[in-house]
Amino acid sequence: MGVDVDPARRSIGARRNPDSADAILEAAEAVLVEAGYAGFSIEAVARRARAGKPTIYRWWPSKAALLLEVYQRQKRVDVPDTGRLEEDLVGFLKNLFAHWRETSSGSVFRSLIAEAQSDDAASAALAGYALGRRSHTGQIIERAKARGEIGVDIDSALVADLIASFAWKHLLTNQLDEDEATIRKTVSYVMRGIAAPGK
Amino acid sequence: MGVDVDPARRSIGARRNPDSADAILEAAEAVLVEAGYAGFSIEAVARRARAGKPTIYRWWPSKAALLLEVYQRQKRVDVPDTGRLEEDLVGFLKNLFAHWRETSSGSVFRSLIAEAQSDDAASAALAGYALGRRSHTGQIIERAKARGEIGVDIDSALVADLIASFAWKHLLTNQLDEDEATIRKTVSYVMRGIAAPGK
DNA sequence: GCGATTAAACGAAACGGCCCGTTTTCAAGC
DNA sequence: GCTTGAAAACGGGCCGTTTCGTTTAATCGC
Repeated sequence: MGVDVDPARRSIGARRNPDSADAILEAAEAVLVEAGYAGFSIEAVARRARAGKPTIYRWWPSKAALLLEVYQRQKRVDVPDTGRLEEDLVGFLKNLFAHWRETSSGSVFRSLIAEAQSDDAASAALAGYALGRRSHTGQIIERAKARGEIGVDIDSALVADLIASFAWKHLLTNQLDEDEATIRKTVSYVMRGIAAPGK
Repeated sequence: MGVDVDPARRSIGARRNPDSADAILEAAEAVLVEAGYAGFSIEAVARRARAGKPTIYRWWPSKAALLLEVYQRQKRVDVPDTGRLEEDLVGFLKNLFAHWRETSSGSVFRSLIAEAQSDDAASAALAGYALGRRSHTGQIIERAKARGEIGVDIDSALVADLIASFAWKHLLTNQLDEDEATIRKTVSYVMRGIAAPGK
């Protein structure tokens, strides 16, 4: 008569069926792409995964938790390493926009931002990923520092935040089809801020 | 005994009761602030406004339409005009963050961004408001051009887009409490891109 | 002018439907 | 036998719509 997992064991001895979990996560991703965040319901995911709702609720306590795990499964975008900061940044943004456009990552990330507006867990996760040197852009800038291309006094977090902001806004306003020239000009502006002597 | 409006005449002879419309718009704003976008339902707005749902549906065909009108009723943020570009930009961002923090505008704008992810009308509106010289930041930059502070070849739209992106991301990640130093440093970076000679 | 007429918007209530999150039941497998 | 999970049913909320009387306010005849 096993109905539910003992809540106390949920995080200890319980292990979920990998096949089933995979099917659910894949279904969640598919629903997100096809119906968008507005159509992302546990019911829809369960239907698509041919799973029962209790199965989903057993392993993911909230919509945000499921969304977060879908996000973490996403393939990462390629981070170029050309040896030149500007090329790395332009290349990264090009890759990122293409990645968001051509895979499900764009839908997933947009939904995560949306969910973060009302769910604390998603909000915290989003804040964590955006933190300075842990971000892809932050790493690119740190590398440039390491090889002496820019001064070590540059505030990587600030520059990374600016570039991430640019990417976010273009994702949220459906402007991922920016041509390379726009990306390049934008990066160039930010770069000049790095290269120019402080006022 | 007239019962309802003929749809064909809806846009001709129809008039809506200003008092009722006001009450609905105010209720919508209040619901948005108190329950957030997730709790923003037509039903909740009607309850709060002591209005019938049909009344709302009669005048606003969608949630997005209602949200847009609430947004348009918002007080505008003060745009400083000190005669110095950098001061204007820093002052504007400070005002904007405070405005978003301390009034309902932050909630309203966040909801508008969220709605734009699934509604074309909201999306188009958002894209329209963000367009270069029509934006507040665009105006500040154009003024600086007009008084010769910066070159006329500066791409106002690009710089305005960067600054708007920064503001958006900080709104969406609940980072509106940035101290003035962070804002000033960010503006300073962008400003250097303007002041420095092109590569 | 002014009261009667009539059109229109109004609040309230109820509808069928969908999805929520939860609980119960029951079949299958390690 | 014990765990797992699929299926079904639950109470509840909101959806968008329709149908009621009722109230407000322009229009028109006198």
